Amino acid sequence: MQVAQEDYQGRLEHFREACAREGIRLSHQRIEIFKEVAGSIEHPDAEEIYRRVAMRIPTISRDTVYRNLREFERLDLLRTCFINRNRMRFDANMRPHHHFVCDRCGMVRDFESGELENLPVPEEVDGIGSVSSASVELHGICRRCSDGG
Amino acid sequence: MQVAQEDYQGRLEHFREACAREGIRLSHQRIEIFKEVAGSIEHPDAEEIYRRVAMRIPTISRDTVYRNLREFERLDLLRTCFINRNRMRFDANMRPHHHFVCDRCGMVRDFESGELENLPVPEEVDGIGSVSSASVELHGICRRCSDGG
DNA sequence: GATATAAACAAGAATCGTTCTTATTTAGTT
DNA sequence: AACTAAATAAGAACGATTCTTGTTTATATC
Repeated sequence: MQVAQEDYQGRLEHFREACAREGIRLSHQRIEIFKEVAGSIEHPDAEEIYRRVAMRIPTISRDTVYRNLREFERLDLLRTCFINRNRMRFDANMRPHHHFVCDRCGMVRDFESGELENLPVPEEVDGIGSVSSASVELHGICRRCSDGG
Repeated sequence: MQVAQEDYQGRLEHFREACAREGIRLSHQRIEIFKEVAGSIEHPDAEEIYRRVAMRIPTISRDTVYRNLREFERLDLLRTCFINRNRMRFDANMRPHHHFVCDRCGMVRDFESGELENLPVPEEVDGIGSVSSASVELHGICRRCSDGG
């Protein structure tokens, strides 16, 4: 657990509220899974969460972990990163560029921007590592989706 | 094919140079696969590339498509987008933030930045769609990896 | 142009992350 | 304490990707 205590407590409280509001039961498994994500700054994957929870609940199944993580995302209690739209995509545009991703249909488009070329990297990042490249990912709804309904 | 003719031709030339330099054979399949990626602005996935190439080479196998796409990436002829580190990752930090990704060990860290809060979105993007959120992904080498060797 | 051979290929099996199915257990209510 | 819909465990199923095997082919050499 490396998340600041106050943030961690806030997340747990938020979690309990959301479950109460939606009539979702506070099962032992569900609580432990949420605590594991809420207490980590490491963006763990499902397998890692499974392993950590299994130390406390040895009979837990992977499906329970996956099912709850999906549910937490639906409740806006966490986000999945790296829009793992489960398929790799390929781009032969090797000029520096950024991406627009349509949240409805998954369409991706490149765009270039001089202004976004040299992003101001905060000092905080120096403590994390040395940066070699930066890219911006815009999310929204593409023309076709918003026109078509 | 929606890529500007000059870009397309440049990519093909670059491809031939790279293959010659590395002693990689110009098989019919390899050429058609590269043309398919080089001519598209749609960041197609492997299945889409497979389907399009199969219209011209009906006996082509998926493996050939995957193998060549990997090879093209190694040769810096294309990039795979969405760092599909093949596992989903979860993050309970719901405040607006950005990500640092270590290219060596895959570590991910959040960081916040007032300066990056309102990124200047180029007008060009208006033609693509309406933006609802923006995030920055920094790539580099994390402290631990650069310290440890 | 024919021959040799390492590279590339097709086909399908294997793998791995994730989701689904089914029978069992349990949280929260009565 | 009993009830019931929700949640679970176990493992089968699925889908994207990679690996294995035996066959074909691009290129070098004659």
